[in-house]
Amino acid sequence: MTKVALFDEELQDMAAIFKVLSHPARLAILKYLSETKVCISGDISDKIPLSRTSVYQHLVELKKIDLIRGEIVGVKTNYCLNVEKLKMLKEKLNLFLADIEKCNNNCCDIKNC
Amino acid sequence: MTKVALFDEELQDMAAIFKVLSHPARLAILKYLSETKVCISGDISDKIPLSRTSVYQHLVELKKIDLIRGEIVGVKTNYCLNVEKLKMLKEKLNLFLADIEKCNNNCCDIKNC
DNA sequence: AGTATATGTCGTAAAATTGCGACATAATAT
DNA sequence: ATATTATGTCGCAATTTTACGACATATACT
Repeated sequence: MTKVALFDEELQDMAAIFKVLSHPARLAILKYLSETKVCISGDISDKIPLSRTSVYQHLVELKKIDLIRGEIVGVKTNYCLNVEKLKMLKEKLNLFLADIEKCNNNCCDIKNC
Repeated sequence: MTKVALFDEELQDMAAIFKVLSHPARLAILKYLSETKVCISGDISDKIPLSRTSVYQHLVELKKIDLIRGEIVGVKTNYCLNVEKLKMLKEKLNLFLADIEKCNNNCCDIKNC
């Protein structure tokens, strides 16, 4: 039923990135990983108001676009940010939004149009 | 069932912005509005592979966060970007992501961690 | 070997999003 | 006044997302 596939790949691509970032739990995970000095394993679940399973699913979403990585160490898994990827995404979003910003509309009486 | 409300307001806020940007139709609308010299009304529907009603719903989403505005002129409505708002959002996203970028993790053997 | 702990996988219910047709409204044209 | 055109509103079906419990697996510990 979704018609997402009918749009330009660029738009699909950008939208997919925004989508991963569109849930507070995933943002909370990113923030937590950026704040802990060490790449803490799944006790992320303790820091977030969701069950372990739910947190795990969000981790999977973040891993899908390589925003985080997990290194298995014994029984535990150390998750950590892929800062390089994060920077790349930020740049990508910036370029995209900057491009839209170059608006030369002029018909509305709205101040900033 | 959603537990979104349990997260920090800042995170909810950021996630909500990302969510609006997480559908290619909405990005296509923004792009189209930025490209047309004039703020074209609802014939946006012709430029997008969705029914008029569906496009309208996406317009509503964009209006909710004041990213676009509609000026009624007779029977028509001229939609246009709120460039000022777009710039503000971009800045906001940037600050948020930049903050996360300041990662000082050091446990993983992953290069960019 | 047997147990405990940490992850990962699956199925499923609840909720939200997407997409659209049918109808309502409101301004213009004849 | 009536017809036309452009928007806006509602309700509904299909799909996707969210959230979690139950079970599987795999490593360490005694």
